[in-house]
Amino acid sequence: MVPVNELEHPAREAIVLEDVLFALSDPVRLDLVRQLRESSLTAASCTTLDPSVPKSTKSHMFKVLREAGVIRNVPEGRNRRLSLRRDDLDARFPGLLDAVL
Amino acid sequence: MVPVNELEHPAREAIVLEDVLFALSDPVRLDLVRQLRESSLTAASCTTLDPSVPKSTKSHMFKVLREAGVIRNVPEGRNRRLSLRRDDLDARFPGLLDAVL
DNA sequence: ACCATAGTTCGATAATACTTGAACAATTGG
DNA sequence: CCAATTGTTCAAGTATTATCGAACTATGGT
Repeated sequence: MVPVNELEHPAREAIVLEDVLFALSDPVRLDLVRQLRESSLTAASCTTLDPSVPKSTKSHMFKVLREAGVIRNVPEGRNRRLSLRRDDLDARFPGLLDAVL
Repeated sequence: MVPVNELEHPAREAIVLEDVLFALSDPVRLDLVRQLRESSLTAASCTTLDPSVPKSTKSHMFKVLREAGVIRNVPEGRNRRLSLRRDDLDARFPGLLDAVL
C-alpha cells in the first residue's frame, strides 16, 4: 500500500497537453485554477466550491487537476495545500496559462 | 437563399473557453487542428484519420470542434471544407492557439 | 491515548461522451 | 432524371467521467 499522505504528481516532462486541456475544460476546475493564480490555498479554504459539495467530490476535482500536472497537492499539517504548478506549465507550454487564466 | 446544408457555427462572442479546451483535449481532434493550422482541408483529404474510421465517426469529431467554435465546416461542392477559426480564436483568447499548436 | 478534524479512497450510480451502422440530404456527372 | 459520391443525422450500444456516502488514514490538540 502506497502511503496516502504523499500523492503522486507527474514530473514536469511527463505533463501531457491533452490532459491539461481536459482538466481545464471544466468550469469549476478552471475557476479553482484561477483562484490559485494569486496564491496557494488550503483545500479547506477553497471557496470556489460551495460547502454543499461533499468533500469526496472536491477531492476528486483536485485529483483530476493534480494528475494532469496542473496543481500540486501537498500535506500541510491536517490540511492540504493546493498550488498552481505555474513554473512547470510555463516551461512546458509557454503562454498557455496566460491565455487561459 | 441559404443552402440547407449550412451548419451552425457559434458567433465569435459566443465561443466558450471551456468548450474550446475540451474540444482540444482529445489527441485526434488536436492533431486535426494542428493540420488545419497550415491550410484548410476538405474532410475527404483529412489524413489525420485513418481510412478505417467510419465517416460518421469523423463527422462527429468535426461537429465537436465546430460547435466549440474551433473550426469552420462549410459545404464545397460535394465536399466539406474544414478550416481553423484562427481570427476568432485569436481575438477571443489571445495566445491560446499559439500555446497549443 | 483518545477524539475531532481534514482529506483520500472505494464502490455504486448517474450523467456525458464516443463509436458506428443505417437512413437521409445535397451535389455532380452522364 | 438517375446513380454515385460525400457527409450529416439518428439511434443504440459502449465507454468514460462525475457525484457522493461510507470507510479509512493521518495529524493535532487535550
